[in-house]
Amino acid sequence: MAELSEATGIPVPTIKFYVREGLLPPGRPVGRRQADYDGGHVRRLRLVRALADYGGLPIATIRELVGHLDGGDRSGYDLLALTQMAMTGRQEPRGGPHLAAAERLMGEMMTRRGWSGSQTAHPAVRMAVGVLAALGELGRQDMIAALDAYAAAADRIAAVDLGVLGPADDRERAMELVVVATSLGDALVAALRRIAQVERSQPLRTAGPAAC
Amino acid sequence: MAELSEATGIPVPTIKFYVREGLLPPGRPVGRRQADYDGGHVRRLRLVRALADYGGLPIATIRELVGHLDGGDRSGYDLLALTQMAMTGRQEPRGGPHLAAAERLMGEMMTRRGWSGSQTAHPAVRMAVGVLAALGELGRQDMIAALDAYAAAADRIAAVDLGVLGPADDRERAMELVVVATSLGDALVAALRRIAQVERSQPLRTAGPAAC
DNA sequence: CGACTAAGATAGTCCCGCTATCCAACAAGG
DNA sequence: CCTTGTTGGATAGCGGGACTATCTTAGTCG
Repeated sequence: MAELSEATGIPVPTIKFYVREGLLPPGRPVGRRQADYDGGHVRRLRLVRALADYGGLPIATIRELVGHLDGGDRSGYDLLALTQMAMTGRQEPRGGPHLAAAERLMGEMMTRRGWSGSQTAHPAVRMAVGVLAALGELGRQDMIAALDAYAAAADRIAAVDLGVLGPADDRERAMELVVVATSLGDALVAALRRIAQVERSQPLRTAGPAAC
Repeated sequence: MAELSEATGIPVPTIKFYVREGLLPPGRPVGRRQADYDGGHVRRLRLVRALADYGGLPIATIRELVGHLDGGDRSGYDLLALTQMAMTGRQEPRGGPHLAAAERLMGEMMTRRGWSGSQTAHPAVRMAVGVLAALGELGRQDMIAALDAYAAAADRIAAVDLGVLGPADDRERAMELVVVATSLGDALVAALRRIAQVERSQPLRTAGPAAC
């Protein structure tokens, strides 16, 4: 375990904690005072840290995700949907007049894009509706009006995602890829978006040096 | 304050807490046992909740953001940069061989896109580099290879953002718009991305009903 | 005049993500 | 053989974040 700690830079007590929490399988016990950890453990540990640090996921969610990695349950199941279910925060929007309007706008947009509104109960749809409702409450019609443009851009990202996900190898790797792509992808897209915003707004401004 | 609570659906103790934390200015005291809250307070409260619920921002960050809203400091300053500085989590990537490679990849991509690499210390750049380094550690070359495609998609989103941000009215509204667009925009884009992923992967799969 | 409520301040609660302490089992050195 | 040290496992504690409950004081209204 000391080697594992050194290889990943994660303190031993934290590794113990992760094992307790089911994020990391225990090593094969060799004798009774030593256990054996292999490259898989190193890899898993890095995955957990990446999801925690850059995906910002809570321990419980990571446990659920890696649980799908370990347990070969539902082998033929839709990996993507499973991952999304675990990852998308359940933020039930509070009711109100804006909620109904948001539902309608969302439905119309999906129809326009030819998206099957079949899964209106999908957490991601609920999340989008919640954001739209919040925007409505804040009186930001300008942003709501850009919904279709955002959807088009999101579709473009999804195209890239699917390109990466396309050649799926074995189950464990495929599952991991989906998890990584979804979680770190969010962080990456958000970061790139910020950079692009700055670049695009550069000519419009006085280009004063941004003091951090 | 009871009215304020009823109008927003937020319990009175929580409103008191927000006032203490500086997220909400206190009402103008009328006499000594009553204070007066106006539409601005309702609006601010909704903004705070939206940032907390959908932006997932911690109280401290929200305080900083609304502090920029209230205080008319640095009026001519770059609102966007200020908001980004507050919002982008400082996740300093740990060193290693992959970090150097990530820095290089990021720099090359920015050059290819014609992005001024001038602000390599920008938190968003640091974040992107960190994600790339983590991907490298995980051996996900496939995702790293898609960096340019992701950057192109992010640029598209930024184009939409700037379109929304374009006609900036008064300072308070403009600042609020930037905050809302950045924070809720992340959530909206992430949600739409998930939906688009499902739609795009639909033909490739058995279309089994996704049980939540 | 007295019951009631509002605002402010203080302290407590709950959860999450670690971190520190303790313990028994060995293994190596003297 | 006995000591010393290290390892893995278990239990308990800590610090921060976001609320929440209680207490105090000061009015208002019937």
